[in-house]
Amino acid sequence: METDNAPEVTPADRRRLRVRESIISAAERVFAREGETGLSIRRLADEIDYSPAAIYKYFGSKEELIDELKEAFFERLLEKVDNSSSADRPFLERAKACVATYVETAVTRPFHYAAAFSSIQHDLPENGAGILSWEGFVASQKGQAFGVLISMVREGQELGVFDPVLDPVMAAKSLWAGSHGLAQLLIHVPKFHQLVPDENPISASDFIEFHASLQIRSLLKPAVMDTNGDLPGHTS
Amino acid sequence: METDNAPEVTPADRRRLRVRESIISAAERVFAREGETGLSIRRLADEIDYSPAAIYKYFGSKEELIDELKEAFFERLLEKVDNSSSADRPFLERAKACVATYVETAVTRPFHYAAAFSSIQHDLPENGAGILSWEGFVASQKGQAFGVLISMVREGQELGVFDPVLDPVMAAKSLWAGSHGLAQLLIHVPKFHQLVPDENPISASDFIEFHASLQIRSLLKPAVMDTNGDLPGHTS
DNA sequence: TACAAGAGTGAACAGTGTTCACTTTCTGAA
DNA sequence: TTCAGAAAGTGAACACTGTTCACTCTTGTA
Repeated sequence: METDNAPEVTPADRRRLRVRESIISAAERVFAREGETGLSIRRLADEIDYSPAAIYKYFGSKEELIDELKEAFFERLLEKVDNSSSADRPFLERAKACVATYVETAVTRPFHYAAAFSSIQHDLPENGAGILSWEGFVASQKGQAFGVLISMVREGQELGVFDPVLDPVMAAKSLWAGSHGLAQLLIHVPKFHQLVPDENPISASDFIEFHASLQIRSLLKPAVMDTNGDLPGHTS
Repeated sequence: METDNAPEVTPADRRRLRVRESIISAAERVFAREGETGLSIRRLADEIDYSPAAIYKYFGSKEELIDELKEAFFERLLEKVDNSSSADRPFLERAKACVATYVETAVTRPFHYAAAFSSIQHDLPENGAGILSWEGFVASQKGQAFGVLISMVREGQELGVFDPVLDPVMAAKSLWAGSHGLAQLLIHVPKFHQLVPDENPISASDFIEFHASLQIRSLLKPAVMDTNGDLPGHTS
């Protein structure tokens, strides 16, 4: 190891990166269509004409590989939400778009989104080393997306549109829960958005809009409430 | 097979039922603590001193077994939600309790609740045989719990408390999404309820209360809004 | 050219859910 | 009471899974 500090990229590096890329792109293709169960190391190895063991020279484990897919997805999710929240439109529209975009993007890649919330670890005794610190959380993609929500709530309060009594962080968590829940149900309950006896069917995005409206509505300052009576979803 | 129509329970039946019960109770014990990954047929067989193959004389597959655990859990969930919604209290309190109870019960058995929403089946081409019919859904436990929500919304509208413009089914779905989302986040994101930089920590049930309040608030008739300004979660 | 680092491999290990031919046990009728 | 047949239970195997490891082969460098 020479003291050459310049991070020069050798051909070997390029080759390695290319193989690595081919692995995650094959993984992405399979995972997006069939999820974690459909993605086996051996199958992946077949698709890229390597031996199963080779993959372990690039990724420490299957989970590590999938984590990379999830991270890439959440990066896009964050980006989309961020964009929709900073567009040049009236505040309430932006706010609605913010949660609607979250849900719509999540539903785009059901396996990615579902997998990101599929592990359960009960918090260890006495919080130990603190599995998830606030600092670590806000730095993560999930955390950043959450941060967007918080500032949105704050902005609404400053504009006098949202109820100033509400704690912004708690309100944002509530919004997140609502959006997450809708995304999950759309993903896991077949035909959730048109789960209704006879009535005329409703498209997924229509329902997402409706839900987003209700969520924003829950934060409105009592006085402004009637300002925004333009909710979809009428009785009969 | 004699034409004896009385469904008499032979000792053999009792014995079979006893073994069956011992299987699901062992399964419940393991599953509640370690979830699907911790529950292997061989381990289960060990615990009840049978061979792995024996279990297949009682359950067609591991999935079938787990389905039974989930169903039992959702039965309890439905029961609790139903009770909380029919208590003798002011409507808004009952409504809040209804969604709060849902979340609290869900969090009680994280693995059961999570597993119930863990499978993804994209709706097959041309809706085929209709994976999930409305009739089938309302008959299920999930469906019944959902039914409770719908009638709650209807009642609120009849009482003139909830916005009559809202479609009850859609509003109920929105409530469900919100509750489901919070349950999922509490389950999957460690310390979600106290995910906040420095402030004084908040208990899970406090946050559930807060979220429930917001959800109900989103359905209120504009005019009644200020009636219910008693939300927890104050700014600083 | 020699040598070491890295890429790639086949075989194996320890698991998994599930099946199947097989033995044992039990039960209901002759 | 005997005896056929059904049910209960089993051990071994199959086809998978993620992962490891000793090994070969290629590659870049001194």
